[in-house]
Amino acid sequence: MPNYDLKQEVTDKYSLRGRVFTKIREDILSGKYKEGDELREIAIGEELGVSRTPVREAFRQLELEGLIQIIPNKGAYVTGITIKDVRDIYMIRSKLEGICASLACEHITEQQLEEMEENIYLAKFHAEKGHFDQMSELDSRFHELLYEACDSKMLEHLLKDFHQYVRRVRKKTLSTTERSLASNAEHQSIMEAIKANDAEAAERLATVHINNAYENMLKNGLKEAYSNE
Amino acid sequence: MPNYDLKQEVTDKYSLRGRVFTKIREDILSGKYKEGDELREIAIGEELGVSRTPVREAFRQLELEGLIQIIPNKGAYVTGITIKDVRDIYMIRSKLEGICASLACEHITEQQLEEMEENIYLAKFHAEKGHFDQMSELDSRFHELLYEACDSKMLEHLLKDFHQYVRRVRKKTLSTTERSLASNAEHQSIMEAIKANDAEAAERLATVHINNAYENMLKNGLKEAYSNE
DNA sequence: ATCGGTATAATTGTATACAGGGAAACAATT
DNA sequence: AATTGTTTCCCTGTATACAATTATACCGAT
Repeated sequence: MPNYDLKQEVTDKYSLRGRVFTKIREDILSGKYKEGDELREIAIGEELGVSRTPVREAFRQLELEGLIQIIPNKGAYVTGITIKDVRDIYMIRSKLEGICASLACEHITEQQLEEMEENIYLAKFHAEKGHFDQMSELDSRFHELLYEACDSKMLEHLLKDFHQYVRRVRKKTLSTTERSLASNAEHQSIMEAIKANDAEAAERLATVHINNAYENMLKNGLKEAYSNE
Repeated sequence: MPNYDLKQEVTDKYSLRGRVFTKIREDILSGKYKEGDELREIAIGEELGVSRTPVREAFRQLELEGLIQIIPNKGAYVTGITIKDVRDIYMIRSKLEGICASLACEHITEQQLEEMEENIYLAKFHAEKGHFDQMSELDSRFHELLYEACDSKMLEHLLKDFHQYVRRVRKKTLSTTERSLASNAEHQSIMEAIKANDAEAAERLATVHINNAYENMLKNGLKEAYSNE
């Protein structure tokens, strides 16, 4: 009795295997599968209504991402994202988003800049109203835009992954009006530096933005996001 | 955390799928498969003497690494590492190896430090003798040691991948006695900063080391490594 | 000759079959 | 009772079979 019958949506643009991968990934990142859990190909296949083949292919990818560990002839075990990993990710991100913002000065397109401005304008509205779900969405989109604007396949790929990894804790971070407004103001500074083609400032501001986000997270929600495990 | 690592790495080398993955990866990184090439599952399977299943699993991993692009129902196309990617990688590495060296100050073990010292001592000998193959090996090992010493799964994983990606061009970089000696001297400075637990210096020196390596590469071998494509 | 359409081939996507390894249960020995 | 050896079963690893999709070749109409 599959809980999720993904099979019926197979005609959509995304492949079955892609859905399986995404689903397991989310289940790990959301905490459904916890560190040390053993994932069985057949069990997960049945749960998702597919055979072992797409599950195995998804496992290989998850292994490469470091979210699970596959021991040959034995099984797949969840590694997950620990609190220490979150710290490392933010440390790495603060540097890389700096580079990214710096590169964006040269490579951002008119269209991307416009969407950024719109994003910030809209986010201010939602932040003031306390619409945290929308804020979270807009925040994600702002960073995605930044990653795309740097015009580096490598950086974009890395930063998008990291952004995914910390999704769960990130949402907690933006759950106060105060931090939402501050975060959005920081976005605006970064955007303005990019618009002014000031690479040095953009780098510095983006680095500080990530550090601030992490600081705020420490005060507010990091432990809690992991407490219910 | 259970200590599965060693066992997995060892067995993985001898597992079919692991070998297939490694082989295709090397064939892309070495330039055998060029950008835009289409990879057919059956053809590669026959070449390696295996069926499509392990090939497909390897493809999924290569896709996640960004080395190939899979268009659903159509085919797998080589993306490879371009000269621009090399630039981005060195830019990223310079920051991340800085963080890594900084963290290593706290987390390096006696044993790792000893191996580093031995590595540097031996490298000096081979550099002076112009044994560039051995130099290349020792250089790789030094950086691997550094990555392991930072005690961050995330950083180690990232840096090891990047190191792999630029293997082909890196070898060119060390092909002069002058640069080999300079590089080894930089290694020594980094090691000494770590030994002295001077995180700030370690970070700065490691960053500079990567920047120097890239500068040297620009003068000496980057274009050439790509010219025969 | 060129365009469009249909049939056919080739390739990918998924499911299943089969072989082998490892763990757990049980038996046997001490 | 503890330990070792054996059996059995389950799960993974790989190959193959089948389905779906895309590319190709051929044909007729214009």
